[in-house]
Amino acid sequence: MAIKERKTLQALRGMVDILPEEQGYWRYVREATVSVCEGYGYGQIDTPILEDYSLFSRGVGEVTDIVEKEMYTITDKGGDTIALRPEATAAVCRAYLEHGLHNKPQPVRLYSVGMPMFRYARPQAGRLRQFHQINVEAIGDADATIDAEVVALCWQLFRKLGLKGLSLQLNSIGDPKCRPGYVEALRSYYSQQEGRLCRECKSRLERNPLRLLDCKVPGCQPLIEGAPRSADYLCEECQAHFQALTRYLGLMEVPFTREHRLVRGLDYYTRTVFEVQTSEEGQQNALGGGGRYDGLIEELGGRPTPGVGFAVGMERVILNLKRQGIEPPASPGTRVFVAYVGQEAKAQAVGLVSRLVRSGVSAMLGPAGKSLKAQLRQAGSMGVPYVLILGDQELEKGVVVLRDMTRREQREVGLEEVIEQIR
RNA sequence: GUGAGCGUAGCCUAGCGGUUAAGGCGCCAGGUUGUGGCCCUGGAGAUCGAGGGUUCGAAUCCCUUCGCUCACCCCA
Repeated sequence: MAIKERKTLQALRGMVDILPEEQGYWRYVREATVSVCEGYGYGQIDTPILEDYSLFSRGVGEVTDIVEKEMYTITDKGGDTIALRPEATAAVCRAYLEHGLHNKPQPVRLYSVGMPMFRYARPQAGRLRQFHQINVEAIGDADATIDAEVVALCWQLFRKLGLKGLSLQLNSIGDPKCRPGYVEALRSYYSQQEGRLCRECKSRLERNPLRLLDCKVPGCQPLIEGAPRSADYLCEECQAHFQALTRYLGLMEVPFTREHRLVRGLDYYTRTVFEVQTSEEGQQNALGGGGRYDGLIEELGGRPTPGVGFAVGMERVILNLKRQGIEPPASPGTRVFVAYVGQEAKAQAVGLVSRLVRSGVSAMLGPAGKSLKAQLRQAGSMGVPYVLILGDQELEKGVVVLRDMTRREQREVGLEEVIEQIR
């Protein structure tokens, strides 16, 4: 296998650098997440980027697009098939099992922020091959109060971030007892209309009838309108669970709309599914989504254990923060720029910068071989508020010039007391 | 995987068959001897994504290829 030669090296398709100017948004989102999640009593977890391939094929579902065509799989040097994680839930459940977290008080509330995920798909607005998620999971409690808590937490996160114009869609897709009946109803309904289906829908009818409901082709919309609704096929337990959930959400003042067409792409969902969407143009309007996954832990080899959770796409959140003109708080920046003229001054400046930084004053050294003018120009363009100037004259007197860049004033300060003066 | 649009210096853009590819931002250096933001002057930086073809002549036309973007699929 020949290694492809590139004249200009660049990041892989769908993978981007996050430069310093962008980091404010990331920090803002991370801090909001930590604050909301910790506020709800969730503990942070990080899991490895690589996992055994079978964790995802078993957890996410063998026939999902994610596993079938979007996973980055690798054979390592020992011959094992491993994969870059395409999502977090399966990995968090693996950690729950591996560390015996069922011995802790249930449910175990976990969250993660900024874990990179990988999916091999064509990039577009709001979709990358390496992207980052916020992930929240509550494992070990089947009660609808936990569904409500997780949904409310998710909604609160978006409120905290300051995003407007979002909607919360909610639905129940039943459990292993009642869903087969519903899927069968859908299938027979659509089979009768087969001539009118778009090409995609024809294959969905074979592969995953639930997905028929979120086809975007205009011609298919009337069919969706008339399709059987999951609500009418839920068993008593699922019905009761959903009703309890909606009641709790009402009491928590979380505004949601029941969306009968909402299904989710991953196989492990049971009962509750939800999604937070923007009204913005563009098809990538889901900022986050999740639901209940009562069969997942058992699928991964554990005892039957219920769970609920959701994921939020950080890139999509930041995209919308920008669209809505929400700016993260500015970072303080460097406080002192140390300019110097001459060889001995250079040496002294090196020591001075080090002392400043060690005593908690952020500082940077001027560039070597530049005129004082150039150094000041640089300090000015970088917005550094104070410049210390060190040259032969100052060295002789044992002082340093402290220049206030905003006031355009300067004075001499003894070398020993600079740090105190500038703090 | 499918479809569409686009590829000119670090960034934005002009040029759309004819001599040394133009401008703005940014960067660098000067406007006297150690002092910034405005202004003025100068400079560096582009094999016009790459390869092939048409032509006396191509950044400008054609083909191929790579890359980017957007959309579909799917999803965060």
